[in-house]
Amino acid sequence: METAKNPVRSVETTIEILDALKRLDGADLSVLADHLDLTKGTVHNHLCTLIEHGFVVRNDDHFDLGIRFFEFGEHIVNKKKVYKTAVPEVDNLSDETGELASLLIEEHGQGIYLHRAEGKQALTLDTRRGARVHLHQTALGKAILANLPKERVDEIIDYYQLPKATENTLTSRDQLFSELEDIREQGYAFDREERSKGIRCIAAPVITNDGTVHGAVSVAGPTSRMKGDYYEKTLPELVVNAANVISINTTYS
Amino acid sequence: METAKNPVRSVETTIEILDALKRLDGADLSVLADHLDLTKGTVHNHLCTLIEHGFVVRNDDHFDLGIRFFEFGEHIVNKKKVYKTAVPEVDNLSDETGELASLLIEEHGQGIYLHRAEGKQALTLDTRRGARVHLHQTALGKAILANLPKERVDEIIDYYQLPKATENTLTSRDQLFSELEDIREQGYAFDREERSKGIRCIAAPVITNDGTVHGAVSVAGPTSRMKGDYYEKTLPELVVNAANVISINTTYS
DNA sequence: TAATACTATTCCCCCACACGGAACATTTGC
DNA sequence: GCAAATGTTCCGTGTGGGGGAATAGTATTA
Repeated sequence: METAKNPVRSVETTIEILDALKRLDGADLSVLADHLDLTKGTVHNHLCTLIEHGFVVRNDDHFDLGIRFFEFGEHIVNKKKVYKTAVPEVDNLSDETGELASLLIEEHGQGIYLHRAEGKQALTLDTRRGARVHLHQTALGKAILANLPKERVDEIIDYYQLPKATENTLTSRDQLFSELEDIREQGYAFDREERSKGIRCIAAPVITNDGTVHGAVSVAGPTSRMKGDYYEKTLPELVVNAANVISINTTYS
Repeated sequence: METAKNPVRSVETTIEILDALKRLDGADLSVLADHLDLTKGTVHNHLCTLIEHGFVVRNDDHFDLGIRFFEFGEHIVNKKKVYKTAVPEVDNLSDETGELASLLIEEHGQGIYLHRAEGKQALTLDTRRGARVHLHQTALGKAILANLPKERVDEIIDYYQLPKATENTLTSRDQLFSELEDIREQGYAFDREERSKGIRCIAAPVITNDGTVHGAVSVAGPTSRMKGDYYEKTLPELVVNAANVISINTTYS
């Protein structure tokens, strides 16, 4: 979270180039150069270096991110114990409910979706594998935050603030902390259209013996179906159950 | 394939650090430093820079690759037309055969697995999403090579040679080119234990209207089940069929 | 508890090298 | 065939990357 004292500038420019390639879905040299206020020469040198290591590819004069990122990404996710143990349970959740079930983990104070399974009647959301979210905007994120040390949560809020996504988003620190308190006690979290209008969600954290929060799993659906006892009782039980199974399997793996 | 004329050295050292983190599954500062013959100070600066951008994480004094790679990787693979169109067909293939079905693409002269689906009786291979292979060692790779320009194939062989994996691996250029000729004519490729002893495979390329090779799909299984007419006739038909469907859907998407 | 041996972190100075600029190829469009 | 793009290469310069050492912090020992 803190900033580097002696950052390596050329690494930062390389990262800027990579970010731009992602944002622009690939680009030509000159486009990149004036997009980033760098010389064509400079950008060219960086691109060639990156190409040599597979982090960038070129087709004719179009440069794009290389599959090396995919290689690294898969490597990382496969090393995560919670990933392996959660996938089958998340798949189960989506089968049982017919809705969208997801696995989220925290890193750098943000949430990243590691897996999703679409049930028969599932919504299509913008929550693909690899998508980022603000933790306070989702049930998944709140389930995680509720089990992090308070000073960590403060640090995260200091860094990202509490940006608003819908009129229901929790935007005050007090509000959030009081809800996290409840979540910690009851063991699961709700999202009542706090990130997307019309979408409700319920999530439970994956916590191993030693108290580490490894992530959270959830079921999400349209408000029309997410209501009454089904939403308040049945679903929480299902989700908490799945989270517990994952927690145990993660502990002993 | 060619080398950068003016490589950016600090980017190269950053990449070396990242590679080391992958190879070592994370490491401490000092371990990294003497593993790479760099000063602790230098490594520290790089790590901090990378951390600030999410490409590295630290838990206490242990540094590891960050989930940012996963974010980038998913972004890239989701942009690939062939990925979206192939996934359901590959899943079908594994359902129909009960074996392991896969999707491979080529980049930088190597093959990368983008997707795999395990049927009921499927083998567990080291061919996960994101794994790399030499093209000449697999049916998938050969199906791709057979449809690349000859000079490209030569370039790839010049760069990687033809390393041997089993006694069946094609290790001479002439052998390979003559087989590629056959593959191009018949439209599918065999792998008779050329990469792993006891494992046979059959693959067909995904080629769009304009002649671009987007990748290849395959079915793999133990030699005991992959034989006779089933292996020589039935399976090729299934695989070619799937590849054709993917080709068409990729063309018009 | 104190001393020791590790860590990570910071600082500083010097030389390498990253960068900008310009010249050079190469392709595209009019 | 000229003009206006592009990507590529080169070179000189001044800046910032890297080595080394000093510092701070943390574990491990007696």
